[in-house]
Amino acid sequence: MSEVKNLDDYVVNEYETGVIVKDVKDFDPVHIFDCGQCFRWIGEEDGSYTGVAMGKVINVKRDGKDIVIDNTNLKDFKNIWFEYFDLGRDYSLLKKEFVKFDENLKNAVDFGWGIRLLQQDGWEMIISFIISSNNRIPMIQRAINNICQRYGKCIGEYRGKKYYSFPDPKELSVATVEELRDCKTGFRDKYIYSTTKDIVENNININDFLEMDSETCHKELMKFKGVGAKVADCIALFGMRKYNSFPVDVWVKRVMQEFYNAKEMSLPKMRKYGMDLFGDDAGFAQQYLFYYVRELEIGK
DNA sequence: GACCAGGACGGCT
DNA sequence: AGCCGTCCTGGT
Repeated sequence: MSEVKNLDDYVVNEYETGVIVKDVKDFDPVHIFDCGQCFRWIGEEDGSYTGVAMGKVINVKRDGKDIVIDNTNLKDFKNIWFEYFDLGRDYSLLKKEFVKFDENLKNAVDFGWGIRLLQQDGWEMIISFIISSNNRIPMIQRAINNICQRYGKCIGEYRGKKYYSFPDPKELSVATVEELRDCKTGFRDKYIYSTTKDIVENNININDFLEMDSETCHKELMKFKGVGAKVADCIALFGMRKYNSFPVDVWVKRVMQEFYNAKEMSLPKMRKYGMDLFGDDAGFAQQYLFYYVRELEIGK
């Protein structure tokens, strides 16, 4: 069994409006879209999820062992969605290691067995996670929606609803602080304004962050207004492929206190402790643990 | 109306 | 370097 999966390892059948990917392991839309890594995926009545990513609107559901992606085609699956859904990674192997690691991680993996880390757009993660600071998920989703409707492009209709792309830095740079406040971003309005301006005026290339090592990336991200240690870790993990990142939010703090003997530890120490404990795969461990304790409200 | 949830910042030591 | 008051919004 190989460690990395290739495009040809999957059987993909195209139908009129989408594709069916046969026999996909370790993939559950509920776990993926509800584990805190993304904000633009909405659950539909039929249990499927519709969302906007990479400037396209698609609908995703699990049908037994298969994954059905609607409103797309084989070409986009190969060029975009294979990577976006991290289908090149063997999560079974990863999970096997975690199950052996300890009882906590085993329970977390058993619970969130279908989690995958989406390979999302770095710029979108920067703005999204600035908005996430000291904020709750429904509010974050609403603010991002407002921003997309006002500054993004209409990319079409799906099931009778219009969808908008996430604005690029240039598109968002026309927004004033007051307009951003109107989008319900709260006190983060000035951070979004400043960071967008910073990126546009200094010609910062977001792709450069992908090339950096993890520590440099984290340090550079923290130079943006509104980006502290936790937000930088989320951007690095979800948007910059820095898989040893260990974002410590209130829930992860509770896990570390409850399960990992870190009762009196400060947040910076906890971050380093998590990275040392879980090593190169700290980001994956963080996701399983986060989803597990948040859903079960452990340590609250 | 008081209180709570949720991180970054800036001023203080 | 570390601690703490403040920031906005919506829900209880």
